Amino acid sequence: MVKNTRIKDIAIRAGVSIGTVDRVLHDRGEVSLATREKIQQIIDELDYRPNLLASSLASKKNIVFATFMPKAANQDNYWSKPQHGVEKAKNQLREYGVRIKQFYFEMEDSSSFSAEAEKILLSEPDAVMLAPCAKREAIRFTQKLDERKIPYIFIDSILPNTHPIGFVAQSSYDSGFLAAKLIDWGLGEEGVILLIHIARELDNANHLLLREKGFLQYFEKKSSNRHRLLKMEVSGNGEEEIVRHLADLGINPCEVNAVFVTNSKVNQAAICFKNLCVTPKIIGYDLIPINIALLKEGKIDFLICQKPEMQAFQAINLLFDHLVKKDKIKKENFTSIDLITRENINFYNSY
Amino acid sequence: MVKNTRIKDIAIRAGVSIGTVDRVLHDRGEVSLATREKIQQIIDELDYRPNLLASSLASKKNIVFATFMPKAANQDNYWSKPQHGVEKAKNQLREYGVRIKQFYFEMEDSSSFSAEAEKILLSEPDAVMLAPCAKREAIRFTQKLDERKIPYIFIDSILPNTHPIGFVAQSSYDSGFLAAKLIDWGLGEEGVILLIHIARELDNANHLLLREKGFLQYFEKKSSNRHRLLKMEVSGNGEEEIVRHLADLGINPCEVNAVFVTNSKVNQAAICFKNLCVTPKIIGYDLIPINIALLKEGKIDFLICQKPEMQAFQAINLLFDHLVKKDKIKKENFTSIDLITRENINFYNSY
DNA sequence: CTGAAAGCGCTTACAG
DNA sequence: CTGAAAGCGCTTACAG
Repeated sequence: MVKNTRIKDIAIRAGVSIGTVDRVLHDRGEVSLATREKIQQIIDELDYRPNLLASSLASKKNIVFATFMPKAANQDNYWSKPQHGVEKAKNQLREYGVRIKQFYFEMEDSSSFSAEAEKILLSEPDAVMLAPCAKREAIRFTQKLDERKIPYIFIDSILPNTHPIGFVAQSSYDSGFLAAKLIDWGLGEEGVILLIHIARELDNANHLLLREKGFLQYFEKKSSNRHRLLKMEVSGNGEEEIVRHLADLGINPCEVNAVFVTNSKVNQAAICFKNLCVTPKIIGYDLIPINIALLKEGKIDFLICQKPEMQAFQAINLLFDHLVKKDKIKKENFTSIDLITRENINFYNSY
Repeated sequence: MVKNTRIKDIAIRAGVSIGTVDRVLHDRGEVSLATREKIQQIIDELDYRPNLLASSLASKKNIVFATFMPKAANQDNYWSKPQHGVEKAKNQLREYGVRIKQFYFEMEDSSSFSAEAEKILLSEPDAVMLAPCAKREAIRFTQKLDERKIPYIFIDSILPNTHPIGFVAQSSYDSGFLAAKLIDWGLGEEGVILLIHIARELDNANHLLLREKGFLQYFEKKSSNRHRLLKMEVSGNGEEEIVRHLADLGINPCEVNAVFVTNSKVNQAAICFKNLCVTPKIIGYDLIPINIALLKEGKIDFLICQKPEMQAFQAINLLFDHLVKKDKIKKENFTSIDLITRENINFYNSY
């Protein structure tokens, strides 16, 4: 057995009891300056690392995290994925005395955000993990967390002018940029490219705008660009909406060579073109079941993924490292920008 | 505090001491059939899960894993990556009483494989993780492990007719298939495609042949294929070798539209074409520094990656789950087939 | 075949 | 300000 230094070893070297060592270790006062310095020196010298196992075994303390994200209507919904990540972290950190309370808000109803946020504050958690989807409400909530000095971490996306201990999210700009590159690579010299936003409140959904920005900038940066770029916004009520907007643009569907949809609703565009018997190259986001089916069918070419299960799992673990292990954690945790096709989807792992 | 069932709870319910409960828990005999059955029933009923923390804290037992893979000449070498994965697992499992001894063989010299393998057997490890690169020697080694009933797990690739408890590796066939799809998507209607093997002993490197197979079958399955496929094998001594082989095939370098190299030596092909001032689309494998540089420079278009650090890390953890936690582990652990471009490389994580 | 006791490294009152 | 002791859930000899 390779022996690690124990509290006891430090105590012996310092000629004190382990209780005193523990006091300087956890900085809970009641130690004379002289002995404190002496002990600290030995700690540094021996490079002492506490045994986390023994520590959480002995401690009866519980720590409570609250998680906050949109409610997933069913298993097929995107938001059921981060939920799984939370469950996994929950099971794993259970034996370390971590409890997790999950809270949800309705995507469509921002008042439910504020109501649930109030419940979270009442429950007095030690830390919060949240997906700041409703921008305005989320900012108000983080201000209250700041006041109460409750640390929080973001998943999925980021909010400006807030003070989280960190975030786990994908760079929206760069994912859009990559989508553009793929389309450029697949299209050859020239073609008609259609960017579609399928969203209710585009102005309150910052990451979709960033994806668009990255997408457009790719082509702007390209020296010689002979593609024709079109853009449309639809609310997501039926596929004929897309056809109508195309008509407004004076475009026949069969003229479209490539389509980029800025979120997981790419299936609506894919089905639209499928019904029209037109086959542009189509790129969108996220591995929800309907998208997977269309990918395998060849109606979607690429899905850009961001391991939402892992984001939540990692965020919880970062909170744990920060609060329990007292590690200094990395603040910016960018998720990889994964490219999924029908050829590699069967090997894609959530974690 | 949510209370988990403890040995003590079972003991009380059964009206015995915790020592006896421990005996049936670890199946170490010396218990009458009657009490054993009674206790077992209570265990099942309460769905008892041992507290791993307390268990490894109390146990002074050490468990030793041996790892075996090609020696990495330097940090830039592919094999330094799995090595990092091993280090990480080592640090993490240390407090659970796991020790790891690392052994290496020379890629070029198969006799070093056998010599080191002998050392591993002498050290009598509890389990072995190995990269079975030298096919013939590796098979002989696994036979000896089988005889001694030492469990082993593969990383990187798989060997037929062996009995590992599992493997963590990428499907070579499917990665080749995906490479073909990318080239097909990027090339449009027609083009000259060159497949290059850069390897010393191609017949002893099964996975390269599988990558080729997947690549070729993609085009065979395609209904209408107007691409022209060429193939060459070079030993990897200088780039002019590729030019010479092209001449032998009667091809002018500038006629080549796309290149697929079946391993991490893709940088040699990329540099070759760069020097010729020709810019075919190039796809290869693995994020070693020189490949990364060429990718960023635009001289390589895609790198297919397989998280080698993670493979080793995961394999060690599977051994731990199998031997220490006594979990039934998943045997086939296929790594994802990751697509890296200059646009997403900065966000790619090793784990 | 079974139980009682010591100990793993740490935390937590409590006594002085 | 400091120390001694009990306890977290489990393992490991040892006594009977």
